[in-house]
Amino acid sequence: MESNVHKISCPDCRLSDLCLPYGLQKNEVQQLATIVKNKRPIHTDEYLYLQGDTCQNLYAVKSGSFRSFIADDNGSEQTIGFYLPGELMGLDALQHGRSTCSIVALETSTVCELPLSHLNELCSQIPSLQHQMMRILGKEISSDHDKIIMLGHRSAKEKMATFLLMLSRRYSGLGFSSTEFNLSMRRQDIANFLGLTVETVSRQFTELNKDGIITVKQRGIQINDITSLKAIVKPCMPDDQLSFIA
Amino acid sequence: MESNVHKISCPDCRLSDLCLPYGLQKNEVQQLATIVKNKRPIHTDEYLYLQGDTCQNLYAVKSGSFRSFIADDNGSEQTIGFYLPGELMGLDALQHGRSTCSIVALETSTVCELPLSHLNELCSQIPSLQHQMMRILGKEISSDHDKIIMLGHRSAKEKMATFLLMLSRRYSGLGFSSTEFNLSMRRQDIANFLGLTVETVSRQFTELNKDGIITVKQRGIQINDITSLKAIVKPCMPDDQLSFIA
DNA sequence: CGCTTGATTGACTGAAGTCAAATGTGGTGG
DNA sequence: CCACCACATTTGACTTCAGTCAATCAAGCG
Repeated sequence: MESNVHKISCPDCRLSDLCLPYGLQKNEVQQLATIVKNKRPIHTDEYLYLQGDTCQNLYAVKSGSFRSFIADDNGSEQTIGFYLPGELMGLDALQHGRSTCSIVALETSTVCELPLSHLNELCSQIPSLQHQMMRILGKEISSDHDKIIMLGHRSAKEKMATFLLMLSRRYSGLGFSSTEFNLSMRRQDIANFLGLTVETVSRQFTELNKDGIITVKQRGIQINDITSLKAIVKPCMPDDQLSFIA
Repeated sequence: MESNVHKISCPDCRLSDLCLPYGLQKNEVQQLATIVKNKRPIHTDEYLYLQGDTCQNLYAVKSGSFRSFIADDNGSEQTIGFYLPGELMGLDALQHGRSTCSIVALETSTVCELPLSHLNELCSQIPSLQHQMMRILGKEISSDHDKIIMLGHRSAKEKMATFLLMLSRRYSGLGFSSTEFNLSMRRQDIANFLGLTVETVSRQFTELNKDGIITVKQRGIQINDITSLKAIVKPCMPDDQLSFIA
């Protein structure tokens, strides 16, 4: 069953309410489904696309997770975000049709491919689809703003707490536990994303663990005291701004 | 003449190639112009809109400059970006029709107001306008990514150099000098934007001045050695990624 | 099993933050 | 016109949080 997840089409997809079809009529979803291409699974450390590639598609995460990052001349990277099921990748290429970042699978994952040309046509015909596209783009932008806030003026501890709360919220939105989940990314990825070093991330995990706020076992995270976690962030960020990490 | 800048309509606007009308046919620009409302000038420290306001418009900067920022519970702020003529404000509100940040004028400025409802209609009718909207949204997203990179792993000196090069490039794009310009923002705004303190910004200005790379006189900046400035950034960012600060 | 890669821990360093004071600038009103 | 004030900016002295370097520990895998 799970192994055939990449063959499921929009009208039957359990993610449809989190994804492009949100707010569309049944027949409109079917129209959308006709332009969606299901792709073969992408395995851990495989790339969806590379920085600089021409990219005439959007990709929706169907299962698994991805990391997007931008590399510079020297090969040093900055992780821009993590993508969970239902989220759209490739929005950065809307500007010139060339991707500005690379996207790599953190685990075996599946995606839906949406050719931009067809999608644009369909947007002209279906106002609510155009509306949903705008909503998604607006969400991407405000989620990027939240990342800017996080990177701007936060201590290592605040960044870590924020990061964990984001994941918690997003997993919960997907119907998973908000207090117990497995990280699909390495410590290095978290560090890079938060603008910290691996050592600092590790130390913060250890501290939060010692304080009993979370229990860390490898990639496994259990949040024992979500109130304390929020309190770490609280002084600097209202609850409803914890909506990011895309 | 300059005092009437807010009455000029799209077909006559010298910014049209940097703004929404880019790539449109003459008659299409005229159509666009019919939905644009010219607003009265906005003075220094006046707000265009406040975080949380319902916002059913986009705003294009016609003259002057703006600062956008997000405030949290405690009243502490994070500056998200600066807007110069030709740039679109209000994209963050596309998600829920509510602005996620506040926008304040850094000097006496004028804007064009574009009602989203009319704009969306027009996009359905004019494919190249829809295309241009997507380009602008893609640019906003990749510019936000550049900010994330800047905040993520850069030293104070690198951030300052990056900041100056951005401004230089953007002023140059507007037809102004790329080596001599006046900052419309205070040191505090720069510091907040870069995730630094005022003191650090001031010290960096002093150092760059001592080294002869720039000449600073209050808000007046003169870049004497753009190569050195680029060299400060270079080790971490390719030249073509210096396109941000929106 | 060893090997490789990832994660943790410890000791030390340094860049940027904090606190405090001085200096400069522009605006206001007597 | 000048004295005064509020605010922005600069400068200095000190502190601290996170980075660096290095060693150790743990886990997955052929």
